[in-house]
Amino acid sequence: MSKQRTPLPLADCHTPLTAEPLSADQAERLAVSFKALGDPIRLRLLSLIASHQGGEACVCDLTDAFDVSAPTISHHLKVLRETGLVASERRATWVYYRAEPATLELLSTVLSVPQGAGE
Amino acid sequence: MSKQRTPLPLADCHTPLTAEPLSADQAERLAVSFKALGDPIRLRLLSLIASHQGGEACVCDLTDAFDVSAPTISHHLKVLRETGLVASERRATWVYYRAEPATLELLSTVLSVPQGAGE
DNA sequence: CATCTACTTTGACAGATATCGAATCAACTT
DNA sequence: AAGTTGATTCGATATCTGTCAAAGTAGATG
Repeated sequence: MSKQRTPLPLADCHTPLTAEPLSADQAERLAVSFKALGDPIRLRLLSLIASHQGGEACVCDLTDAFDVSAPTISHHLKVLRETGLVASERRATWVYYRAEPATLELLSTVLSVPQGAGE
Repeated sequence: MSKQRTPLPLADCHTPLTAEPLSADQAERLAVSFKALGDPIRLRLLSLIASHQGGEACVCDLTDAFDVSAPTISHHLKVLRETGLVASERRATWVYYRAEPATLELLSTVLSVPQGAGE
């Protein structure tokens, strides 16, 4: 069976939240993504993965960078995976993670402020 | 006394998190901001405030838009205020909130993906 | 001053979340 | 097949967070 969870449909959230009020439904789905970013370890994990050479990082590289246990890292990676911020692939013994630029860009757009907003 | 809490120093977080690994300290402070965005009601509040005519909204306008009590709205507004996402000002009987574009832009930049990243 | 409206703070509580140790799974190596 | 290393899942627990009712504050107005 595939490992790919439905990473929640954010497809209809392309408008900056400053432009028009979010629907309750959009807010619900966006909040899941921002909540995933709302943990220091997950932010660092995402940053480490995204900035890693080759665009991907092995879990073994990530675990050593933190003072928490391996299960905790695994838990945080799962949260990032389920929100579509990263994707994982097993190659032989190791599991590699890479960032999903589309999701990051989408969230970045939602927070962006069009010039002349709020006038 | 002033109502202005120190809205946490994010000044040194101008680089996309895909560009280089976040420091533990940067991640800690950014996480507070993203956590503030990680609630559907707060996202909608922020969106309502930012997109409101004149760039500001009275609390009375906001409270009616949700199914939760006034204290709960007040709590969420406080979280947004303390992270520097909004600012408030009392004029006569009413308290007006407006979005802080600089904070939004900063967070947007952190999530943005420079072209050619991860190669 | 008393009172009304707008908003915030306090205190309490139920549900969510981060964390760990132990157990499990997956792939490689003798 | 047995053992080793890498990674995830499970179960338990301490802490955090969202929520409300009740009480408190701020300003306007009678």
